[in-house]
Amino acid sequence: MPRASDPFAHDRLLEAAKRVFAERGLDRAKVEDIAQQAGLSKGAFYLHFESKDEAFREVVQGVLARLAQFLDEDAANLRADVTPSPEDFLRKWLEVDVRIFEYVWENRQLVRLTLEGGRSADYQHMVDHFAERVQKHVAEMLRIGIHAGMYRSSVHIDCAAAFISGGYDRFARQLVRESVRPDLERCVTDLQALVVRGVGTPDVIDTVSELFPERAVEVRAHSPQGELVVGK
Amino acid sequence: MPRASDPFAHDRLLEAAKRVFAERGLDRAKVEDIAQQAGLSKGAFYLHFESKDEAFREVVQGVLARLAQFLDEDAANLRADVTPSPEDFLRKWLEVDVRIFEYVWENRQLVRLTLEGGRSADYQHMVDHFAERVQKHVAEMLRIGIHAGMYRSSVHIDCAAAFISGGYDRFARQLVRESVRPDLERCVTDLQALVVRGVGTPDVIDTVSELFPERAVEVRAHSPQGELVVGK
Amino acid sequence: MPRASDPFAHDRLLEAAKRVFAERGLDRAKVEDIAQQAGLSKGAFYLHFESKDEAFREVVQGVLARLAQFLDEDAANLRADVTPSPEDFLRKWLEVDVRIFEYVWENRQLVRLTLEGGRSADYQHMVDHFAERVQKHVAEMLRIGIHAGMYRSSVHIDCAAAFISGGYDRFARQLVRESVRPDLERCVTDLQALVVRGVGTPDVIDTVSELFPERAVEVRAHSPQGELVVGK
Amino acid sequence: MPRASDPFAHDRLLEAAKRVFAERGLDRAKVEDIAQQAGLSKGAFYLHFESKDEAFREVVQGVLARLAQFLDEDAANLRADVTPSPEDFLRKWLEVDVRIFEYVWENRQLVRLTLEGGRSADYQHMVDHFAERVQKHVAEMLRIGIHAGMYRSSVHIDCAAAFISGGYDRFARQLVRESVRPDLERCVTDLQALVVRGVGTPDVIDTVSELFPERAVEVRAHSPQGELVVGK
DNA sequence: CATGAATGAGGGTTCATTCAT
DNA sequence: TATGAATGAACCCTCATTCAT
Repeated sequence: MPRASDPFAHDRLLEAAKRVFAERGLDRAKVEDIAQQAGLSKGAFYLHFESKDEAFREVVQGVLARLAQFLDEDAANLRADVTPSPEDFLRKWLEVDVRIFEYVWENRQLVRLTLEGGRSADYQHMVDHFAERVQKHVAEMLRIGIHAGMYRSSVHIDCAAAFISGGYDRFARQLVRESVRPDLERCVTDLQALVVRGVGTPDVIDTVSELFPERAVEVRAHSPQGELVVGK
Repeated sequence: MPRASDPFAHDRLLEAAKRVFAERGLDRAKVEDIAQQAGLSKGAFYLHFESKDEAFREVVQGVLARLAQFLDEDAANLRADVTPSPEDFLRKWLEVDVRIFEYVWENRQLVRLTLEGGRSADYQHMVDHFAERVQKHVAEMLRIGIHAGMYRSSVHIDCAAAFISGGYDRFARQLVRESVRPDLERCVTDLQALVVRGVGTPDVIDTVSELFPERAVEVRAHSPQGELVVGK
Repeated sequence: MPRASDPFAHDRLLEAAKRVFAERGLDRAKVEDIAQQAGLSKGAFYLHFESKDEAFREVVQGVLARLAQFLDEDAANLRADVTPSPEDFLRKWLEVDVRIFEYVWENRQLVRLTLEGGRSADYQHMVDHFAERVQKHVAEMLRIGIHAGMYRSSVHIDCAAAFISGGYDRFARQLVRESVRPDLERCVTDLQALVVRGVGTPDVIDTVSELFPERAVEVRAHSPQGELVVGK
Repeated sequence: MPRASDPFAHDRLLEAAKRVFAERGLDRAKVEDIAQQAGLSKGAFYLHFESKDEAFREVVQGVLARLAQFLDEDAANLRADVTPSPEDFLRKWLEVDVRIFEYVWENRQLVRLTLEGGRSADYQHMVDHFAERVQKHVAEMLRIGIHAGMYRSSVHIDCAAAFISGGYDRFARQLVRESVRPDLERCVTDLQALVVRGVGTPDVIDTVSELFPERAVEVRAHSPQGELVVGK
């Protein structure tokens, strides 16, 4: 028995797909279950998606696109004010990061699915591709920082970008597995401090150290960890 | 064409299962492939294993059992010498850890499969259960350390155990994804230093600081990372 | 978005159905494609046809009805002039046949579909039924010819009718597969000559042989046949 | 419940596939039905065939391969005796043809399926390919005949080959639709006579005309059957 | 013990048909 | 009338598991 046309069918299917994929992974997710959770029939699923794989891609790419959008906004911010004061620079950066990780936290099931490649064999490349994307963004950010005189010009951009993006990646991977919400602003501030102390000029570090004062001596300490990070 | 009885059939099947599961995850692994890689038939597989799931459990529990065994050996060590000198204590601990992480490195495909729950939906509990096991071990270790006067009695055992076991867990998860072997001894020493400085008495820290001298300033530096760990 | 009522919807759907059925056969034709080619929706299709099968029957029976109509006209012609001169008789016959095979040629995709039973399993009976119809018509024609003294009274009507109708059937089956239009009048004249020589009285054969004189030798020559073959 | 190993399973499946495909065409044939008719399960079908399509190809190519084999034998015959007497030449040819069309008759359901492209859209090319094969064979045969002085050297080989192979094709298409067995030897003799009279030198025609003498008068008599049959 | 053909439940996908709008 | 989203039966194919040999 057919049902009335439903303008939200696609959304409902997508939401159901998110839930089912997040819970069971690509392979164990059944189209039947997705459809049923959306209150529709299996056939209806195929009105809205080419295939189970395509729905999966849509779900995962939705996540990646949202994350990429945050990066774009960040880049736009940086470009809009080419010589920001260090304080402004850090504040904006912090805002973006908090928003990103709030999104990650709110959608942790889905982001976790994404970061784990759908718990299947075929989609790791999506994650890898996004990781590259992040690394390029970080490199760009570093270039801007150097150009603005905030970062040391001796910084090896590619190496530092790998390190920094790897650090954020790992933070995200951990976050999606948490069951209680960490203090994101503080965590992100820590990450930021790490980066700033790692690549900032002494002047800038002096200028901004009050923003994260108790971390003053920590930065260099991290290098042993850092090796592993970079290795990743 | 039956083969001659093969006393190693079980082992060969298990090794093949490890490879296939590690490569494809539980769901995408085919019994056929496992049997073939073992040079046996599907039928033979079922002579040695109840089911694919059971083989998977055996593989994963083999890993977990091996890891647990390291912990048991560690515990036995600690109990054998209830009041070791701090140096001995640290040395033994280091040895155990190096052996553990060497095992993890050597079997990283398999350990990774395990830590990722078989890339399937149904076996996360095994990993969670093992994590509890580790945490209890760490707690026990802390108790011993406090009792021996090496750790501050003000340490909140459960909290610190969560932090420490989480730290090791994360280190392992990262290690299994590396493609070049990190300097395990150094990494483990870092972790140890972190723990000792975190929970040790000032006396002990003074006594042992020469064992990881260049880390002298690092300890506090790690806390930002640490916080995240605890959040886990 | 309903469209304005379309008085030609049925026709458009039928034409689309002809195209789609002719191209893909009954089984592989999709109602969706038919509707789309008609510029209508699937729903509209079901306003005009009970089912896909029914549309198929309508298409095929349209062809068969058209062909039957030719036969009826022929019969009417024959009855209108019960004692025609042999020349008139042959001329009218030829005209009918040319019209028939021109129709067959013009609609060869459709006629081919029909003769091939829709490239499906369930509609051979339609074709068989029509073949019977043709055979009866030929028998009737033979009876008239015999009654008019043009055909030998010794002709075994049923046998000859089977033969003749079979011959035309086969000619049609070949024609619908040609890609260049053969000289239909000539082909049909050949068929006619064949029949006339087969069943005609010596007198009539003498009388009309000038209507297809060159066939006398050509039959053996193979050229008339040849054209069709070569066309293939 | 599994059954005992059956060494004839493949054959039984293939025979069942022949029956089911012949009866219902590729599209309407169900793997389930094939398996059931072979007394096996659906799964067993896939132990022996990649897919339904592949089984269909095997069936059809079996037919085409058998037919091609007849042609090869014929060619071998011709090559073995490069200057046969016309009588021998015709006799051998006749023998081959009779065997071919006996095969066609015995397997008419299957051959019909084949000639009709599986009553599906995708396999016409197989038939077309085989038709080319036949035409080349005929051309080769003509070359030998001309070389042996039996056929007029003015014969346009390609054109005649098209004609002759088309004639045989049409005869086959008709044969597979008959319900009572025609006198194959006679039919084939008719075809042969047609060809010989079409392309033979006057000498040869004189020499061999006694091999099919009664055709001389039959043409006009009831030859219409014959001619059409042959022509087809 | 070992084999591997056989089984059959399971799930992805298609598409004729329905019906609320 | 017209629409097209929705339905659900069908059917292809996979693969874990069984069992006669």
